[in-house]
Amino acid sequence: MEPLILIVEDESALSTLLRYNLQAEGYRVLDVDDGSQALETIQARQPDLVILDWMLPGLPGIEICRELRRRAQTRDLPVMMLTARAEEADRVRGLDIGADDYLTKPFSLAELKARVRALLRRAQPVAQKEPLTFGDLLLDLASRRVARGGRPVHLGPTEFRLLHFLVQYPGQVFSREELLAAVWGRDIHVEARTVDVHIRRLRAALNADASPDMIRTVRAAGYALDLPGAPA
Amino acid sequence: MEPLILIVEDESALSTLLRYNLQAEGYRVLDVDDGSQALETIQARQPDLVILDWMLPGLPGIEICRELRRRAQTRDLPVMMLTARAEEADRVRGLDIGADDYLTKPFSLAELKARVRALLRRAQPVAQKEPLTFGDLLLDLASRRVARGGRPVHLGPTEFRLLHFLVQYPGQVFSREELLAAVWGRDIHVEARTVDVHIRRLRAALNADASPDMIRTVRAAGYALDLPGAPA
DNA sequence: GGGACTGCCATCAAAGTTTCATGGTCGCGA
DNA sequence: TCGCGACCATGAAACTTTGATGGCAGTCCC
Repeated sequence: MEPLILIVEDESALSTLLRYNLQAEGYRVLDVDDGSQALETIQARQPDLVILDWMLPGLPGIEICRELRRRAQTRDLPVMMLTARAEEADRVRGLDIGADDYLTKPFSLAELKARVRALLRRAQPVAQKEPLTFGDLLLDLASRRVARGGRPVHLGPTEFRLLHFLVQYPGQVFSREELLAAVWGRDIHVEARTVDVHIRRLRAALNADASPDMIRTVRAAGYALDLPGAPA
Repeated sequence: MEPLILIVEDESALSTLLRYNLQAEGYRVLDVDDGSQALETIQARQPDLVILDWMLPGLPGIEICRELRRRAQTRDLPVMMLTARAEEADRVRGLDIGADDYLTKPFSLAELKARVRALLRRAQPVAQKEPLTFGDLLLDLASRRVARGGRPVHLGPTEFRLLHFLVQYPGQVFSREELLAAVWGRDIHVEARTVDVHIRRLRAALNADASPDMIRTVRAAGYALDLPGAPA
């Protein structure tokens, strides 16, 4: 599902321009031109990002932002403020109220789009095209390939998902149950001990060339992926 | 603990200005003036935010940013790019590489500070479970690690739970029965004397490097965890 | 049908836990 | 101040729990 962006802007020319450009980027777009509608719309539609004009009929943008930050459901909703007010004090105020970014009109559309991408990227760590690295480990989601210290490593699908999950939370210990839920799926009936077996296979594959073991067993607790060199 | 900010900037005048201003805001600040040092420093010190100049001797800022995004450990580290290049294409590129914000020189210090606050605010929830500290003791629930004075300490599961419990109520004395109930479980039948043995092992592990004993024996009452240096 | 992969089990080894016997220490009253 | 009893520390031994390993059967797919 493409991210949904809400534009809160009363100048219809600008609103249209934004809508058009953002839709061209593949986003779903909603717009409202009145501050007091904004909060309702946000509650009803739960957008992934809000672009908020400072000056609005109804409720001023800054008040909307403040309100969004007050509500638990929207505390983490990325907000980009848009304004004609170039004064520094306003920008500072906008950012401190809880806006995540602040653009002054006139702005470049390309920059706005890039900033939108940056905000969405941070808000929802989505599919990453770039290969991940962790220590001397390289994990390429796109081609589903893994290498350690330059040498390719062959993993079965389950081991790959297991490693992928662990790489996302370096050093953290997960119980077998947590791993089953995260890697196998929440409602799959698999013996907890089976995790051991896959950990063993993963270890065997990763340490094929006698590299130090990256997987730490924590007795009575679970497993963690560590940087080689970390204390046992 | 105040957030740690790393400044990667080769113009020493600007670097000093930033350092001074950020420290005045209460942040801890590190700086390096060379791109190739930046990655090492980040790995070693794990800052909460990086301010990165685009043009650097050594490695260009944009390459550092790209590298940070590839490593699992720094994927979520907020990055603010700083540059003299006002061209739109550069901003877009910087943001798309993974920078979270982008400021063009000259910029207002107040705005920079506001943007730093905005980035740190958003990154906060990422740092989920803070490790507990008590004196020179460090107890990290997530990675299930314990260290004393920087040296790792190995504990068995029971000692870990015991220490975890004691750390939560510093200085308080608990009877063996209370400890059994809290650490072992309310309906476990274990000799009260067994607590002694675990206390002994915990002491041995914590004082391995001849550190002062943190566990106080209270005759006829039980045990307590004290700050070393507290009166017996 | 062969190869790759998965899940399960039995077994062994290692790590950790509990208990016990013994000796040391402390506080207190004679 | 001495002696006593209560209390705690310690080492070792028996026992339990937990993880690693190798093997194997069932599936899926080419």
